[in-house]
Amino acid sequence: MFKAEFISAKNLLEWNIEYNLGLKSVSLKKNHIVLEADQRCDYFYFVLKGCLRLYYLDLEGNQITHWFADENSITTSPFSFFKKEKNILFIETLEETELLFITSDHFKTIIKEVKNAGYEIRKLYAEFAMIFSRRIMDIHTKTAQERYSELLNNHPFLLEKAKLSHIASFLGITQQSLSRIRKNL
Amino acid sequence: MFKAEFISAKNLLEWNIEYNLGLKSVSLKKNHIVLEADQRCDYFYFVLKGCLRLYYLDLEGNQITHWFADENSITTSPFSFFKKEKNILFIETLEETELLFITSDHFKTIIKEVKNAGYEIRKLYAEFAMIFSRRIMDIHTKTAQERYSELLNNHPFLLEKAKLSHIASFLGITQQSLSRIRKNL
DNA sequence: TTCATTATTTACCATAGGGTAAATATTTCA
DNA sequence: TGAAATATTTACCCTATGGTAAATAATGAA
Repeated sequence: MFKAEFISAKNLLEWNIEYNLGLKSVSLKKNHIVLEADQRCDYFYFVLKGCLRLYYLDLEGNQITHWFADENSITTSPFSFFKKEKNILFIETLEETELLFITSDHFKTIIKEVKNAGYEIRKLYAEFAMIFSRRIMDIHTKTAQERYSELLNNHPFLLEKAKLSHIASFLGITQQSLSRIRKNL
Repeated sequence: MFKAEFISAKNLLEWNIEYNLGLKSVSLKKNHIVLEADQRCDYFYFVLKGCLRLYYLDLEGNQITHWFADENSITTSPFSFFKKEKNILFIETLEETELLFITSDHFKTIIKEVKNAGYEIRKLYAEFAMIFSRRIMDIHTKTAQERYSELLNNHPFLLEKAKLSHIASFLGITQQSLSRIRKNL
């Protein structure tokens, strides 16, 4: 669910050398805030190691998890990266995490230099659309309990990294409801 | 909400002539099924006029509206168009509708011939991802009543075209709940 | 126009999940 | 290790929405 198919880390790192992209690999401690709301997001983040959580605040100030990005997946704050819109997403590390910071200039270089990269990147975006699309279908056809079970099956590691409240808000329920659901399983 | 920014119909029609794309414009009656589940979806559909509804069936056989595509918007069944996955989306016209059928070959030609088309198409896909992304946020932070009101504000025409049951399942509630919500407004 | 079909509303009770608050359990760190 | 901070569970009652079924309204075809 969290891994959109894309150019692998291996490829990215090779290209980085071959085309002199200057991609920076950065190591971050657990609970580091990579991006704050209201900052501009100039990067796609490629997770070489570790795990990111993307969240925003609702009107009452509660953190709502929007997305997890685990090893070998790529993510960004689309509203800020693609549009002039104000960024509302926070991005934080859930554990020690190693990231590549990819700018639009990097993308431009990749697209110019690497055969089929344009196609690969289109596929990546289409993949994102499908993942979110599928998630809406799941919300509309499955109970919170089913969604939680599937999440655990597909990402058993997640429980060790994310707090229950992170997962609950990702599923669209309160922490208390998730706790109740867990008791039933 | 339903219109992802893209190459306009005007541009598409010009390119159609200039690059001999052979895009077919087709006129369809109201309630025409453009695509059925289990068929392969080989097209992006560009709506020149009219309105499409995309829906799928849940386990009990209820139709769940996934998307509306109105004038000058473009849509497809992504799971079938991009992936080998079995298509689950039905597409039907909600009124007399005029469509362009765009194949991947058309896209290839457009990308090869038209400067920046690759970029435009990436932007289109990114836009889809953001629209769905935003919809998940709305589901997680707004009541059904708020979502209905906003839908009406942004698409006042929709009530005249779609049945209440279409709109209810799009919002993720039953027709009866929507009826109750309407009484409260 | 009239009848048949389809769409919408209403009513009733059932249930999943929310809100508040307090009780435990777990983690962190001095 | 032990105290403080944080995370999780539990309990209580409440509300939004679901499910079934019936009543009403609107549409469409003969």
